[in-house]
Amino acid sequence: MYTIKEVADKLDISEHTLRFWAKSDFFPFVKRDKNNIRIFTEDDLAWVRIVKCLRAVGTENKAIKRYIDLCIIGDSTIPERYEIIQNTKIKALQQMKELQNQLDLLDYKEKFYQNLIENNLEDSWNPMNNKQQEAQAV
Amino acid sequence: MYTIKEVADKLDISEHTLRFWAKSDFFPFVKRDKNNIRIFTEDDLAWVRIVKCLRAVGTENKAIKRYIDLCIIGDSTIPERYEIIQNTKIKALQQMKELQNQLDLLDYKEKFYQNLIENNLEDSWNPMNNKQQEAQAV
DNA sequence: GGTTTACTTGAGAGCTGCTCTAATGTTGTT
DNA sequence: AACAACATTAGAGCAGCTCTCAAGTAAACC
Repeated sequence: MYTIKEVADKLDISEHTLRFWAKSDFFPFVKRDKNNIRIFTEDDLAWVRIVKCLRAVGTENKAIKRYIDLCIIGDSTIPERYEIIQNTKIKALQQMKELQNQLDLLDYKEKFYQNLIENNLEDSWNPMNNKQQEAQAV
Repeated sequence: MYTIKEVADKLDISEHTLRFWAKSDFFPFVKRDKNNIRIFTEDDLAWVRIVKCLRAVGTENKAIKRYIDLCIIGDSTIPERYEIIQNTKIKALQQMKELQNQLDLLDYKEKFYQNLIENNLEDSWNPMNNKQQEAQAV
């Protein structure tokens, strides 16, 4: 049993965001205690993890709400939910690839600056240096 | 030499975003033709790629502007730029890990639904099914 | 028992980073 | 001349937080 702050700490999501998600009806099963305070169970945590996951791969909040509504409807929507998860996975894999590309560029840049520093060179690529610009193989 | 539309197509960034970035002074070296139309050179493309890269790993636009300003200042800022790239790389690697975690969860979910479908089971985890809920090992 | 401290709540303002629309302009084609 | 196809800017609109505030509860201390 967790308060919203404990969930925030445990899952590394800001309290603000959790409240925003709560207001967006992302946690329809979370109960309140007699003082109206949200009490998250372990099952609720799993639910929050899914929401975080969908969000993390760029799923729009409207689409997340749709997924949640499908869960509420029940077993008849399992095929559609399965499809959503599959498509989300595909999206995540594409993001992985894209992130790797960016990492490669950062690697290149890192070595570029390393070389400049070690050899006390100037940044001939920078257009501000009024020199012949060398094409940068990215 | 590319128009903004050609850059948009080539680098898979929307024209709108490119204009927004341009208005944010992210492309200080892009020249205009006699009709005030932006003409991107190959060097400008490399520049846009760096901006896209920084943006893709979540760098705030203010911090991107800072990096650009450092480039404009010149060689004296190379150490600071090197540091920025290094930190950005670290951030990107963390995101890689996080994305892998989300992928693992999606994998788990995919198999979970697969099993439900293949065996015609109900979704006993869903709190809407008023059953004993099985803990979900995530 | 009253006050302080530490939490919670919701409403709503503010911020970032796009995203889109509208008005205007140039160029080239029919 | 009219139209299509592109470019420009200003500025409105939107998603998704992010933060502030006022108000409420509850345990802990004087």
